Amino acid sequence: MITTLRALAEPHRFQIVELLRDGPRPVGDMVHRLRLRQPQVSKHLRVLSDAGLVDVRVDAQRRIYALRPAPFQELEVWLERYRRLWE
Amino acid sequence: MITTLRALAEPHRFQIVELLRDGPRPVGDMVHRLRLRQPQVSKHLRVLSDAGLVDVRVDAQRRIYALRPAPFQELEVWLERYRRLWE
DNA sequence: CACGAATATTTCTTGACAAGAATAGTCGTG
DNA sequence: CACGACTATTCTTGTCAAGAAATATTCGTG
Repeated sequence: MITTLRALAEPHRFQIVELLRDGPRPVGDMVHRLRLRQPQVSKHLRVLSDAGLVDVRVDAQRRIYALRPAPFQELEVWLERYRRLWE
Repeated sequence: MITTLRALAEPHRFQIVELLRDGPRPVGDMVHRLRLRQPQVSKHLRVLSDAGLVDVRVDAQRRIYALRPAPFQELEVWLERYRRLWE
């Protein structure tokens, strides 16, 4: 849980995750959409990958990144216990 | 959203939030439950307060902290957009 | 009104981490 | 098989945040 939160708490990584919500994307696509430099995007993707938030699929020279559902499900399960705060 | 995530991503603060899920508590209670030093707990509570995650109620020399529902609701709204990942 | 309990704030040090720049690895194509 | 496109890694540097220790603040009570 902490791992997931830490990974999401960085603004650029958050943006990457938001992008990937619309479907898998290659690195270069995110680079020019987010106007970041390629190495930073790769590094952030590494963090996201280590945290289990994304998966990679190799397609020739390109790497296609995609969100993994599991951590988001876990987040939701965790959040459910806080529902009683407003219900 | 980032503010909320950043606040939650620190392990001790996460523990504090988990404690407060069961209801409001004074600082001293958390200090000895979490086996932390009082100043750190106060500082973490400050961060949580600045992030809008908790509210304080003054009771004589004691300060009673409680979770605010809003940020958790926002988290849930945000998370809902990711449901399609596994449905 | 001095004292003690409860909590907050300040200062300092240290470690983690993100950005930048340079470089290295990988793969398809001519 | 050399080249270019695409991506990853390394190294360095600056910044920020967490912990420790000391101190300040607030409030009820004798």
